[in-house]
Amino acid sequence: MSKLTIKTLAKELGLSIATVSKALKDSHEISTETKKKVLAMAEQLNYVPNPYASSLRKQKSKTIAVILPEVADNFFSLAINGIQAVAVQKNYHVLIYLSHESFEIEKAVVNHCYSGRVDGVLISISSETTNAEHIQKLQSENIPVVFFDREFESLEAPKVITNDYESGYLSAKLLLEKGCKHPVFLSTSLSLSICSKRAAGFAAALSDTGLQTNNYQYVVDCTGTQEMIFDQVKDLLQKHKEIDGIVASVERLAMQIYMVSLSGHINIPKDLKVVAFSTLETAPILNPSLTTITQPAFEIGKSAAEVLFTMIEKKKHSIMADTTVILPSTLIERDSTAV
Amino acid sequence: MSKLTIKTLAKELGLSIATVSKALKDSHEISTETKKKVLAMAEQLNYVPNPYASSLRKQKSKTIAVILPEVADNFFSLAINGIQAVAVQKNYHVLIYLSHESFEIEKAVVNHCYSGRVDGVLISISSETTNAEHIQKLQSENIPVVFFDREFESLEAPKVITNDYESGYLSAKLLLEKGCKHPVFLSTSLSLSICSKRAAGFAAALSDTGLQTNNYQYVVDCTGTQEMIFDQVKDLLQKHKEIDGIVASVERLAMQIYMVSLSGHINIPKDLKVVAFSTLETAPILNPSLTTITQPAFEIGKSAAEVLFTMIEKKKHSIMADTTVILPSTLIERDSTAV
DNA sequence: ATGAAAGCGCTAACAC
DNA sequence: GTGTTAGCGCTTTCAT
Repeated sequence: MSKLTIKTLAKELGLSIATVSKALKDSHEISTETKKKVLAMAEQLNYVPNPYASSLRKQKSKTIAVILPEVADNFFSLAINGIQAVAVQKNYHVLIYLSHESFEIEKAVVNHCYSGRVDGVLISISSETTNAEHIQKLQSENIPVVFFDREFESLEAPKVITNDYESGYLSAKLLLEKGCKHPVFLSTSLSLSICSKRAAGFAAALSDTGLQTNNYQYVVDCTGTQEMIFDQVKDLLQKHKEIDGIVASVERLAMQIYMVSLSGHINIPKDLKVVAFSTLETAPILNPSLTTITQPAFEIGKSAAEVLFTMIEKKKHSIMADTTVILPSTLIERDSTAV
Repeated sequence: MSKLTIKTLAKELGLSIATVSKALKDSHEISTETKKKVLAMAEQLNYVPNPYASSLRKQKSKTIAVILPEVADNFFSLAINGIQAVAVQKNYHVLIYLSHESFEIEKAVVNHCYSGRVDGVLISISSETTNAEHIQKLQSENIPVVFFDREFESLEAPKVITNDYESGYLSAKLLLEKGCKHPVFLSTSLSLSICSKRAAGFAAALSDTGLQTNNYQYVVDCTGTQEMIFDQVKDLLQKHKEIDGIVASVERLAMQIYMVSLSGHINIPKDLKVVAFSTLETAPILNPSLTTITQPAFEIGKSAAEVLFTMIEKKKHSIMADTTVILPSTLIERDSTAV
């Protein structure tokens, strides 16, 4: 079966390729009659135009890139869902790239986005990313970039995020209300906007409440593989028996807190109250059910994609640069913070 | 900043575009000296070749498509991880398409894979898919296709799956051993190979054990949104108080069984023992911890991608058609089946 | 209303 | 070892 191009189609129909091309795009300069014939034949032979020939000619790819740290994470997979929903509607294709929290990989991946491979980029930065030159370069090549969730604060670009500071504040407030005397914020990388803002909110609540916070380390960083996180959490809780409340800044950390509690006979919520930033579906059926600050993950993805497409369509990227969409998270109290 | 093509590069270097092109691919017919100069300049200007021009010319896209029902599911996101791992290594790009369990969407998506958009397709079919003409057409256009997890049984194509029948058998066996007198298999769509095979294994275990199975419906189909599944499960358990054990054929179902048990004061494992086909990370910290049959999701994705790439590289698709890789699942006993 | 032809950026024969 | 050129499949001006 020789490949089916517009040329074969044209020959089959006894028309020129130009006419066929125009007919396929429903151009007004083609007679209704001809259009009908062309469409019918295209349908019959299941003609699908070569996307790359078209991309090359039109200098647009009908493709966007989504760069994220990880896909095996509820938040990110829900966000992908939201992104896909709008991409499909816009007739766009979605390339997925994973940075695995590595700055080097992220840079390499961003490099794939040049030269017309994609018309725009959605990115949630890695926890190692502390400068944004690679992303700026993308912008300077006129490739629109939108951050979602994990933004790079000092870079001018549209951002779709959640109310991290307020949520951090709320999480501490809740622990204090429930009687915690020594709550701790478990960060995953303070260079990450989401972590530093959540931590800042957390800190503000402590000081607002007049909690003694000198010589008391209430923000602890925790990174690495699941096993490494487990060890760090275990260590922390063993060395600091005074800790009676903990906020997990990301989902992965919550899991390990529970694992440590299981292994170390630490009772949640009696000995330790737990709040987690998380979109875990299983939060209500955990042992005990987990109090979460749930981000609107699908909506964040969807909204970020929408902003990206308006940039792609308007071709006026600068005009959107100060767009910041904030979609609030929801605190859902469950048993892990019960008194 | 005007766009950077091989032409500009060549002019900048005072060389022909052919020489530059060859130098970039490290062709042996170019002097080391020239190569060095070209590479240096390319590096300096951050030249990235236009992928679509290259694709058009070489008739290969360096891109694969992954078509799956859903991304917000542990199994699939882990599988994507595995796929990505090998794609990156092969310098390939990954397009993700979601069928949302819809046959119509799946067909539409498959249609995007023609005309050179991708060099190969990895697919896990939707629960509605009961014929594979769309996929056969792909094969007849010489686009290699590999199934992972959810295969289409009667289609000749490489498949990477888990030992569904044996696992189904094991799950029933376990429930019976734990004293269940009336275990039930909760399917999500018997047209899905994974469900029908798991159900068949389940049934075989019942009959091997000599359990009375006439006028006893031990396989129940359960589909729709989370809410619909919840209602169906609730209904089932209310109408059939005799059910004392249940196997969830997919992760989504397990969640709802737990939700029903919570809402209806059904005690797991006392009143009802539960086994789930699932890669849920949170299985050990559920209330009660969940006995799972855990599929090697990452490895399935990885292996499927590997098979696909050997097909892409060998260009001998037919030779692989009878490849079936079976990666066994692991039964992990936890409290949801405790006596 | 239809067609001829140029050219998007690249690769690969084929000269030289 | 380097350069010239045709052409991948498509879109789009410009003729007719």
